[in-house]
Amino acid sequence: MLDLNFIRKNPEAVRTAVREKHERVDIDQLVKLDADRRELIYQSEVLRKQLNEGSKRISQLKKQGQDASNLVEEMRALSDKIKDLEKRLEQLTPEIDALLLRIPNIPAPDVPKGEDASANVTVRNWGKRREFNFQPKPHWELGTNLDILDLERGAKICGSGFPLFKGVGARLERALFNFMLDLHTQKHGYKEVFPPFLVNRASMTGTGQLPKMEEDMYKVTEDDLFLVPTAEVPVTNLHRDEILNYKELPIYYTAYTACFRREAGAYGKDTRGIIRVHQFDKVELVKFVRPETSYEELEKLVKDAEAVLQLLGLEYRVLKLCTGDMSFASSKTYDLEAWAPGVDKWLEVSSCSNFEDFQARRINVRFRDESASGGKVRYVHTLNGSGVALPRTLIAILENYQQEDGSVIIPEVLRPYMGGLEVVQR
RNA sequence: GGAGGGAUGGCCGAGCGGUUUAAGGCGGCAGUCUUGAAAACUGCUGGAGCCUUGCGGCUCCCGUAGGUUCGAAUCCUACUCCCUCCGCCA
Repeated sequence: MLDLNFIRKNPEAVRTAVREKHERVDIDQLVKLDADRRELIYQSEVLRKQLNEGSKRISQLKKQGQDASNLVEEMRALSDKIKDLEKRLEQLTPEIDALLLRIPNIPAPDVPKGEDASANVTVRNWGKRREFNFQPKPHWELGTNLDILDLERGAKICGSGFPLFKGVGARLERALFNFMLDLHTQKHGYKEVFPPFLVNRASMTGTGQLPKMEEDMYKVTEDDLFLVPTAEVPVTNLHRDEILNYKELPIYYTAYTACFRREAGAYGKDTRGIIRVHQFDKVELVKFVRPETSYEELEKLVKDAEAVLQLLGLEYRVLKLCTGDMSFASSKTYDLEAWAPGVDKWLEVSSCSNFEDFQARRINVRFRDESASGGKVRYVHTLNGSGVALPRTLIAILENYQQEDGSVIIPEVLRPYMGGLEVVQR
């Protein structure tokens, strides 16, 4: 959510951001409603002051044993008038809030302009492309042949897009997120949390998934709860409505959760294998930081995510997303894409964003600044990034480490988590 | 699921119709003292909004939403969450 004061003063910048991010919000209408609202507030405050003064006088008169009935009558009329004004305010405020919640964050100045993914900019590449002296197989073939991935039975149990990992495959999945959590907690200074996998509407709205993306969320209608699409939601909401001490900042959290996405707008896309699924595992990184440091913290966050891919020995590239490809709440985003030779594609395995104070304003997370006497209260900046998303990382491992006979070598860093196993074979 | 208790500022905690302009403590900030720090002492210190060049002024906020009243943290109703006990249960 943007600052209404900022919108009032910079409507053109807001209109630009709305257009660049392919959103549609009537800014003129918002500015008009806001002006109406402030006029109503002013009127009701003037009257309320009179009411307060009148009430005080009644109190004094009664203490002196004098008759106050005329004044009581007068105040009753005034009170009714105020209630009328406030009723109109009550109608106006939700309208303004609804518009505010639909305005996207403004892209940072150095974000490239562009309509879609084709305008993203490659920032750097890492790793060397493996040369195959045979035709590399896609992961679904490798996984099925090794009996570590069973898509048919996953679909039987639940539906397509719900993968079933078996045997070494299940253990590999577990090894991966344990490895990532250990790395981030032990080497990068993150505190591990294990949050609920269901969240309420306020949490979903706080991080910006609602109201825009409701069709993409799995929902438990009876309790108005949602399955988490990412650990970002429960973890960022951890400090909702809190004022943090500046000494606590920056706060780094990492969390494993399963993630659930309906992928409502993506039917027919990436239907084979487990590139795009409805349930997947992910280790997430979340930061609460001082505003001055947030872009520096974003660079560090990206490095922390990259470390995972480097240790796994996976070739990847880092993209800076253009205005049209960024998410609603983000002001700057880097994507990490791992190379998958079997499907012959770059796969997005991480998305790291600085939200500045956009989420902090929605979830009302502030900190007391030490500079001013008594401490001025300011919004924190929030960031998050995948560190990293599993099924696609698993794809990259299977496809990059495959051998001609269909077996797959296990990256060295994972072996301690695999009981020392070096090769997956039939 | 049943019975009871509770929710007040960054935290703890008093207040239960009208000097509440929300006591007091802790924490935070500044200062005195000190080689420095600690301790001690002194002062300042809730949040949101509106008006004002500034000084400052005003309004709202005591879990949430309604209601009663000239006036509500305080009384009434509903809801949410937390705690204790009972039942059920992985």
